[in-house]
Amino acid sequence: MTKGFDADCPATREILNRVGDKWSVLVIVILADGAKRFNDLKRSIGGISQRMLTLTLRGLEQDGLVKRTVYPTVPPRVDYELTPLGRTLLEPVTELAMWAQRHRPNVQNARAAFERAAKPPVPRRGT
Amino acid sequence: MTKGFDADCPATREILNRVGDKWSVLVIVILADGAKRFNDLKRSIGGISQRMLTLTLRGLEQDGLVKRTVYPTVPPRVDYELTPLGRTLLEPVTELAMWAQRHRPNVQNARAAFERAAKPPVPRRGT
DNA sequence: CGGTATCCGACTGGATACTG
DNA sequence: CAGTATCCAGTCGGATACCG
Repeated sequence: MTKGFDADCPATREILNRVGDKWSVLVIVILADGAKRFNDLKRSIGGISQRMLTLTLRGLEQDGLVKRTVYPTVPPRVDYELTPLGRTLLEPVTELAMWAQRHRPNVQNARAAFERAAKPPVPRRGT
Repeated sequence: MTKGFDADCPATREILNRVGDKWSVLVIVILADGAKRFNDLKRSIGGISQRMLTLTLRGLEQDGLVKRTVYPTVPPRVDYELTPLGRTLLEPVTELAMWAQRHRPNVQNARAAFERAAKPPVPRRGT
C-alpha cells in the first residue's frame, strides 16, 4: 500500500515548502472566492504584515498559482486571483483542512495526554 | 463555493504547522510501510540529523500521529509506528504529494517564466 | 494604493559531543 | 542503540520608514 508515490521526491518537498509556510494556504483559500485587491486581501487575513503578504503573493505568483494584474490607474490598483493551476491546488488543500477539523479533538486529546505523561503524573491527594 | 470550511481556523493552522515542517511528512510516509526503529528511520530518510529526527518524532507522538514503543532490552530498542489517527492523515497528505507530482511541470514552467519576466527580457540580437 | 528597503529578534535546523 | 545537550549559522517574519 501507498506504493506508487514518493513523498520525498523533490516535487513534493517543493510544494510542501510553499504550502507549509505561514500564509500561503490562507491566501489561496481567500482567493478561492474570486479576485481581490492587495489591501482587501490584507484586511481579510488580519494578522499579516504588508511585507509578508507581498512575499507570499510573489511566491504564489512565481509558482503559477496566482495571477497578478496591474491596472495603471491613478491610485494604482492590483488584483490577485487564482490561476486554473491554483484552483486545482485548492482541492488537496481543502482535504487537509477538513482532516484538521475532523480530527482536531483527537490531536488536542493526544497533546493533553502527552503533557500529562511528561510531568510526574499528579501527586495523589496527600503530597 | 468552498464555503463550509475555514482554512484559517486554528485546527488547520495547527496541522499545517506540523505537516509543513521539514521532515514530518517524510517520516509519516516512511512509517506507512510499517513500524521502524530509530536508526532505520534515520537511514531511510538520509539527510536528517539525529536531533531533528528526535524532535520530529516527538512532535508526531505528541499529536497522536505516531506511537513510540520502548523495548527495555540491553541495547535499547525503540519502535515507531503510525497510530490509526496517523494513518488517516496519510490520505490527504498523499493527495497533496500526488498533486505535486502531477503539476510539477507547470510549476517549474511558471518559475522559469517568472524569472524571465524579472530580468530585462533578453536583449534582442544587437545589444 | 501598493508596494520596497532596512533593521532586528525569534525560531529552525545542522554539527558535534556526551550519556544510559 | 537511542537518545540529550550545546552551540551556532541561516532563515523567517514583524515593525517601521520611505517611494511611485
